[in-house]
Amino acid sequence: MPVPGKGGRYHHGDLRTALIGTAIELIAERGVRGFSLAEASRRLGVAASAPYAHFADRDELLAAVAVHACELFATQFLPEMNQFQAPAARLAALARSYVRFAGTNRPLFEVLFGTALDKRRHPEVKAAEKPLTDAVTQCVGALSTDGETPPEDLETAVEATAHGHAMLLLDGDFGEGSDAVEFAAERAARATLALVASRHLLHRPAGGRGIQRGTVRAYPS
Amino acid sequence: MPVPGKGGRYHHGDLRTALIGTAIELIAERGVRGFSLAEASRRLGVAASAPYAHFADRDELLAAVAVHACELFATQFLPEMNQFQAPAARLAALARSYVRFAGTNRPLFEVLFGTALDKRRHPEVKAAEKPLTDAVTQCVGALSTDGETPPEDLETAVEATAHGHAMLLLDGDFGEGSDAVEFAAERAARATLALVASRHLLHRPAGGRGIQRGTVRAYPS
DNA sequence: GTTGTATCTTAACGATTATCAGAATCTGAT
DNA sequence: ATCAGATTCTGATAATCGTTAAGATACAAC
Repeated sequence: MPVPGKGGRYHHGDLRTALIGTAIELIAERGVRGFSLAEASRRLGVAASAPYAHFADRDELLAAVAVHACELFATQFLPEMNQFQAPAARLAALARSYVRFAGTNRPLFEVLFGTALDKRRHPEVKAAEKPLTDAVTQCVGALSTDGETPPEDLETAVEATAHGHAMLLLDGDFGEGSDAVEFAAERAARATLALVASRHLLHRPAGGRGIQRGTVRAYPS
Repeated sequence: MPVPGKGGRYHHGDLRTALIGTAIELIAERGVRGFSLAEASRRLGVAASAPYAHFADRDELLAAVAVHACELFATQFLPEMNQFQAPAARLAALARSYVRFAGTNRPLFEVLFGTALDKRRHPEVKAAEKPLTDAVTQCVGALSTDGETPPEDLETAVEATAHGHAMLLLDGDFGEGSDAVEFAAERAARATLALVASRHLLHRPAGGRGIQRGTVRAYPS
């Protein structure tokens, strides 16, 4: 969150935040691929070289947009999650929100999880994602007192499930339109609940010799 | 598959397939973002406008690369899958291969699932993906004779799980290096087995009023 | 060989990222 | 109030890229 009045007013005003704003606009209109630093400058009435006083290069502005996307993401999924108390329901709500965000904010979602930005080179983005992963960690931790099963597996599985469904949605596998979004969101929630429900299954198989801990060696031919 | 000797030899030879090849090389070296049509032409010693005799634009070459990536993908995961007989084990092997492919062929994987290419505008790519989704469909179909539960949910959940773990791997959440790849692959396999094992749980909850079909309304606060 | 077609070259246009020198402007201390 | 210094912006410039247009070249069929 940029502090107005702290950064001070120069020629343009607060060009840094203005750039992030128009970048978001532009990306929302034409997608990540259609975004250009030059046109953002044009819209703001500044020279094409002006942004370089605030961002090292194009990627750094994109990273700032990604951070903003994370914050917007959090403001959307946190309330939806907090409608529920039980950890499992909270996780399902998280998955739903995750897919909904992807469907209704596709361009921003693509900035976050597309190939336009290498997050490994922009730790700020990963830091901005932390509230999201923390929410998952907390829910999984509150799920059960079974000290045997490592919660990390479930954490990543939950995140992967949400993200995977979002990706399939954006790939058009659920069709187009808002119906597709809700459909995908619902399936993601279901799959998440399935994962939660099966938490003990993997380590305490019902019948047969089942599946071992550490290495999966199930049903070898 | 281009037929050598059928396309004939013109100035360069079979420029079309040569372009796809160097595109893959280039993408493997510098990633999707570093790939440029101009440099591909330079490497092949042709003019920058030469590719336009074979591809409408840059995206079409990228789509051809994506198709190739799908084929390579299939040649890797099919043998690994066929080591197993039981559908559940086959699905787990598929998830493992999926993540392994992402980890060891990152650039190609990014072409397939990044934002560089809009697959909705290139149906050829989605067609090339069909063997993969078909494999999932077949395994899920062979899983059980329970006619009540729609297999589509499980299908997409399996795909989403595999893709989600691959994405988390490429985001660096499992660390770097080949250890991270195997670690992520293992977790994806485990999560897949968890999904399969929980297939019946969602529709036949053990205790309480449980979860309903069609709409998830679990644990409302 | 002639004709037609597919392939490639040369040339050019517009756009984009990025750098640099310098002008304009603000801040902070005197 | 003024002056010094740092920040912010302009204008010009270079390099690259995608793409198109017009023409040359090689092939295939007749």
